[in-house]
Amino acid sequence: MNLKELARTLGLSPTTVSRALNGYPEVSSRTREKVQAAAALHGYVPNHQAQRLATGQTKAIGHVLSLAQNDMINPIFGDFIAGAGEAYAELGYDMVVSVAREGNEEEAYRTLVARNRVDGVVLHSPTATDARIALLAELDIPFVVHGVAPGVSSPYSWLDINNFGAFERATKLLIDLGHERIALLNGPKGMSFATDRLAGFTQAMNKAELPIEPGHILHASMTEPYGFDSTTELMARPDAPTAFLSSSMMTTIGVYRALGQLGLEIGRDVSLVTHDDMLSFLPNSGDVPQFTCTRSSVRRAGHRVVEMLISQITEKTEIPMTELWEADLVLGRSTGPAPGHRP
Amino acid sequence: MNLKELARTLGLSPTTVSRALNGYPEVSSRTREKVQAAAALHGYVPNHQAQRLATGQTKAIGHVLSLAQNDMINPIFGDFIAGAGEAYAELGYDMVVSVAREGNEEEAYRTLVARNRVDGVVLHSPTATDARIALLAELDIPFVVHGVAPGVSSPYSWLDINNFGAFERATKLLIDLGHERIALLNGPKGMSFATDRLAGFTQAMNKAELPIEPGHILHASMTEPYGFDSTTELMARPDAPTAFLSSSMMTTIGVYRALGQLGLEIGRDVSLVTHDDMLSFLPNSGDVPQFTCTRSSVRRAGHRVVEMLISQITEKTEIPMTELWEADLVLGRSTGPAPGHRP
DNA sequence: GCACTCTTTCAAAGCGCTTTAAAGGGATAC
DNA sequence: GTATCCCTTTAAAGCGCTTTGAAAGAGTGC
Repeated sequence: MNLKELARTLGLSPTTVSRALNGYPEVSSRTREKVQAAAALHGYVPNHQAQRLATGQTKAIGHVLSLAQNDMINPIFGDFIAGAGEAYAELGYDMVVSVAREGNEEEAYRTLVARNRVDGVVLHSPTATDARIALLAELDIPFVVHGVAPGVSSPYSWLDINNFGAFERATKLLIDLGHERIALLNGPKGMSFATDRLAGFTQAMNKAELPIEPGHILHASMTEPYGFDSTTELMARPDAPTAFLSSSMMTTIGVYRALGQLGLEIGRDVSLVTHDDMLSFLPNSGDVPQFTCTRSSVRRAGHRVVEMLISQITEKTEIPMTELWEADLVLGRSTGPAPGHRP
Repeated sequence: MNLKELARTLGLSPTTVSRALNGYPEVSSRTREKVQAAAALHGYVPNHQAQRLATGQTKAIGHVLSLAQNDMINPIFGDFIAGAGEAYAELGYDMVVSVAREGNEEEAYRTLVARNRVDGVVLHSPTATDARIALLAELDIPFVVHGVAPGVSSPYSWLDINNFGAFERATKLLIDLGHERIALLNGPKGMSFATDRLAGFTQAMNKAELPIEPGHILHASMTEPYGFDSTTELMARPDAPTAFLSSSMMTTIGVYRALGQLGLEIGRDVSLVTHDDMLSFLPNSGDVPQFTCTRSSVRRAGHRVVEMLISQITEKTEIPMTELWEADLVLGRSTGPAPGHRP
């Protein structure tokens, strides 16, 4: 059943039927009701392609999942997408996901835009000077970045958590507990969130006039073995840290595993603060969570990023929107006074 | 630049230009080359919507990500999508992802199909008698299921790993090592993979004439705390198991954590075999992996499922395709003879 | 009853492409 | 020179919807 047939059935013109269904005002409410009833009765659903061609809007948003860093797929992707998907469902948009190999990303964005497949784009995991931002600006397509790229001077829309503040506070918490040798298991070098976290950490250490041991600062993709291996290694050093800051729950589990293997009790022998993206398959909840953490829901972020992007598209505003979310600092069972420290 | 303009520029008709670009034979090679050169020069890219409307094909495949089981997002989603995305990129298709809340799934599929949004659908995580299979058959749209639904009698296309065989072999391995009390930390009840794994486990136990302790068989979403909590609980029982079978790396990490906390050495005091989907952020690799496992790449599965689906669409074949992959059984460092057992 | 305004409906054009049916143009054969 | 055939190109009709501009109908005031 298409529009023409439905119109004929009703003895109306396609124009009127189209308007009735799309909520245009220049149609009487009696007619509108009749049309809606008939559409429901015959199970009429407008053809998506035709609508898109006629309106010139795709009602779709693109996400490019890039397999850049050694083929690792970011585990937050699933939860981010879930949040985004909810927003899409609410707002009547489609989500088009493409996968690009490293180096192919520009190509992926270009064709997405040139072929008119999407009305906007969500950008993930920016680096400090991410070239994709300039590209999207040049392509003149609305986009929102999940994360901020401090090295990009032109304005653009983004949503991020306050990585600097979160890690500064987390570090300060550990310092207040008497820890002086703190290891930072950071995300991959270049990622702007990792840069910010390191800066927050550094600031807190500097303020407390504590030296930073370069060997205590590591960068890598946030896998479980990364946490395990680097903890094992760090704890074998003569200047082993008494506390750890971990950039993700995934890595944290590895830290936990390593400390367990070494027979160390977490929260007593060694303290640990992790960032918790609230991934559904890695819960760290309860009144007193297992791990003390800086916490922010990546799923909520996905939802919000999409809302921002779509409001930009529908309102055709050129003014960039930015949101900086504070992460909660939640005390769990993985932090305690430094060994030998008298509070 | 659109087709008409390009045609005018070249002094040709839109028909010829269209044919030249789409590789139709009834165009001279001289003309074709000229057209291709001009298209490249002017950066002409056909409008996606128009192409789709004219051909009636969407060149898009739908994935419905369902948030059914207590809002948990399956961590394999990211890797599956990555594999699928590679195939889409190779074959020139788009991937449309929609998120459906529990109960809304039927609706999600119906509109996806009715609006002519996609040419086919990939179905994830079927239950034994999954109703979505009948729905998609009724909607008469090509689909491939990732996983098999043993309770559905009508034929359909699927790709699955041999969950039964994998867990039978894994159980047998443990039995051969002298283990008699084996716990199975299975996936959620109802999921067909979980049913198959239980059946494989049961068969191996029965063949060895070993009793199955009902309390040793657990079902839940495969989170890390699930592994941790159930292991802690099981190990406190008087009939504590000497070996564990775990359905996912995520849960396995929790088991590992619990055993570490109890001061038990894995591979000596307690053995553990896990299923390993080869998720990129949960590697279990190396010559001798950390964990003995049944292994199959979910990413490769994603790639293959898409190939199957698209070949079905393009070849218009009604004959269902099915593939049952054997999982590798890889010996790692988490298995050893049962305590007190003399081989 | 007429002129005028509003409201409601419609015919037709257009979105940018594909594809069918037909025409044009050489080349070959007689 | 004309007829025949094949190769190449084209005009025009869709695909199913939206939207513009115009017409028809329904009220109002005089």
